[in-house]
Amino acid sequence: MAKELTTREENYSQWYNDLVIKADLAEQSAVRGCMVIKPYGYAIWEFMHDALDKMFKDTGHVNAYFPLFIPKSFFSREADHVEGFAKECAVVTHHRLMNDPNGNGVVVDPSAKLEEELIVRPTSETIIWDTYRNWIKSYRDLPILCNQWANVVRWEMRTRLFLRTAEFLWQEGHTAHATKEEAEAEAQKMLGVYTEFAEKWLAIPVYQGVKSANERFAGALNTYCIEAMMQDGKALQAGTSHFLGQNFAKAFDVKYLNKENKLDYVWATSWGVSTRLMGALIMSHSDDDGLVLPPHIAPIQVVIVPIYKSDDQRVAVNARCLELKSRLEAKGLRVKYDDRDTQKPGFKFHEWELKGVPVRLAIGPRDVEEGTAELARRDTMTKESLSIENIEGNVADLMDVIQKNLYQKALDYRNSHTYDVDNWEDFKAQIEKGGFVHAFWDGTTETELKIKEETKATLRFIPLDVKEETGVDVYSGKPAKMRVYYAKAY
RNA sequence: CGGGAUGUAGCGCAGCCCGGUAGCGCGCUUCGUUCGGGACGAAGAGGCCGCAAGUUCGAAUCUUGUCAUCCCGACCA
Repeated sequence: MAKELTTREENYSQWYNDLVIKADLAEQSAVRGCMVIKPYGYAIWEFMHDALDKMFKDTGHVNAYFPLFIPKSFFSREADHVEGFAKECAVVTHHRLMNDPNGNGVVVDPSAKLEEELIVRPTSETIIWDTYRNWIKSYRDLPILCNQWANVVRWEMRTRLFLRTAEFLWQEGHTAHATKEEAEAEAQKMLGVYTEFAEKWLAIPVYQGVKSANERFAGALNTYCIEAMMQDGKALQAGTSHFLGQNFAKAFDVKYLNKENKLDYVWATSWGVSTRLMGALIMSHSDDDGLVLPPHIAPIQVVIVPIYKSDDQRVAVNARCLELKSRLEAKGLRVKYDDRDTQKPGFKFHEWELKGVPVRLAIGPRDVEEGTAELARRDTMTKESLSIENIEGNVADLMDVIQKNLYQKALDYRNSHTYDVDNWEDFKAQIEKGGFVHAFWDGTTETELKIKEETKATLRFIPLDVKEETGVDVYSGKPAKMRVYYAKAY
């Protein structure tokens, strides 16, 4: 039988699509630009959700929920914000259908036109700040540290499973603070949370940075980001945290009385990560045999495949498999016992490899006799026979080994695809080959845009811990004070 | 929204140039043999060829329109 996947060399886009669909994570929906997240894919998202939710709560945040529909007028309050989102909004104009008088099915009832159109949220800053106005009167009401788990809609021209769908799932944190310093600290703290999550849970190494003015979130004074490198040499923005200053407080008139009994505008942040992280996860670790999942986030960490010919063998192998399953589960491992009688072992091996299960145990009559099991690692694709004595302890330890190995592999890849470049020729050549290019920037939007125009590369970020250096801009030749990171991006 | 391509069985495709009423591989069903890396044989089920109009005795095939999808741009988490 032919290989399931297109190879990465043939066409990375197609490979990625194949991977998402064949590994049973998601599929294209009948609705333009949307996707159906299938149970296996959703299980991964649930692990992400739960881990992040706990981290948010540990940092003092609470969950709330705000409406899906936002009155159109809310968008005109913050000029930059509407500028940033106007082109990609879904708009509700009517509230009723009727039978077509000409008998052509159902049509929109023209008499049910809304007085004011409703926008399906592309993000919730506006409706949340309209609500916060009523919640905040005094410095005693601050800070407000709310998060929302929700779906949002952005009517993108071109979509791609997980990375850019018309509708996507995310969390958006929206906080309100009495001081600028506190808000700035909050935005940076949440960037730290995202960094830890990406690196510890998803095993994706990320750079922390600040966006240039040009790439900043619509309405923000500062946008912090984490950026990852995919296996095709393109960068992916994996999460953002915005310092919004007093822009939204001013737009929605959110003032509080401070300790000096003076009215002041509230300081704000917002931060979010989305199902795009699924895309990052898939593209960071997977290979031509399919998905590779880090153990911390894998819905199934160990799959047990029984091997037998006769009925006697089946009974004996089954008993051993069930025993191992419960021992592994007692160690807190997520185990799947694939006892389907309808597929052969070889088929199952390939199927679970395609789905990225970190460890497979195969148990046959020989193993039952000798007290062994065949253990196969997804990350290295190696197999070994080992004793079932304390196998649960060994497998549990192996989870950490695999988690670290995947992180290290991704880190090595990222580092070996990050280049210091000092002249324009090298810059162009390197960008063409992919990876991050670390080069001097004169600090102007003009240069940034010219570079984008000529190479398609965008200024991904200014490193959070950027050090002052003296040099000349790689493009303009003007004096520059720091190096920044450029890349082609998703 | 610009440029390119494609819509034929659940999936992947051939057939179209040169019109004659649809085929291959995988998958699916049944039976038998198999089972330590994607099994094999036999017999089956499944499609108004994206949609609409036109040309024709006759259209998957030719013409026009339309819709959808994918890829490359522009836009974006």
